[in-house]
Amino acid sequence: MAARLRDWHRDSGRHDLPWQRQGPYATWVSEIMLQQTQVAVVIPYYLRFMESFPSVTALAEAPQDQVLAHWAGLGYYARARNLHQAAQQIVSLFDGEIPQSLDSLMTLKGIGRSTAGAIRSLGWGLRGVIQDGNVRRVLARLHAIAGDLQTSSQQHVLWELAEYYTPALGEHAATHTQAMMDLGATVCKRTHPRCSDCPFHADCQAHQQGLTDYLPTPKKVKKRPSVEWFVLGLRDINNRIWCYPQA
DNA sequence: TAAGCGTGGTT
DNA sequence: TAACCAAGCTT
Repeated sequence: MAARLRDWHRDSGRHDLPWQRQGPYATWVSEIMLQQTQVAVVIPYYLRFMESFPSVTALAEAPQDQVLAHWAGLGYYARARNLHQAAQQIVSLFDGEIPQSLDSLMTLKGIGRSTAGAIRSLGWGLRGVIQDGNVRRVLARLHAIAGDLQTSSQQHVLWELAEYYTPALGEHAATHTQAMMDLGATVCKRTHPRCSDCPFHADCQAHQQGLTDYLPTPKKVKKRPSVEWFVLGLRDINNRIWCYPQA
């Protein structure tokens, strides 16, 4: 599976985003900005930020209001405060070098399991596992998993699947991580997925069962006065059946 | 465990 | 056009 994904990525992946192949600092800054924020929105903010704060040290030494000024309009401003604090953590506790271990990365403000995995793989070229919206959607469809993907039981399974599909070789780390996100962003899209272009369409449970339009299931079902409920027999990881409203 | 965080894009 | 969502994390 991983080898097929790499072949797809070589020909059809995104290779020209400004934070790619620029080292762990660029990966870190971009990953924080990209949390719950779309790529096209981030790009101009990212370019201005890196121009003003080109290194961990430069960021750590900058006054906080200057850092926040670069974030104005991006939203989730705690990300900027945490990013600034984490840069100071790196200077004081890690000799100014972004750490490589998952545990060390996760001690830094604003870095959780997924961002730590992204920094390991995309930034350092080490094996790292991520779990963003793209990966969740790809895995939920591949294994036909219905229900709220954020609950702990579903998260547990999704992380195990993400671990399973991630190759052991660090040599392929960055490519695999980028490829999973690119597949979700450009092929396995929430609406109108391009299944015929997907390297996994023959293995995908959702595609095989004609469920791509119903997976992943929406967080909340839109409230409408009268809904004809149509049971599709979608099941979550606990084998609970989920229904979907038909218009 | 669930709520809160922000703005902008898409359906 | 209101709902839903976007490279999640913290408390």
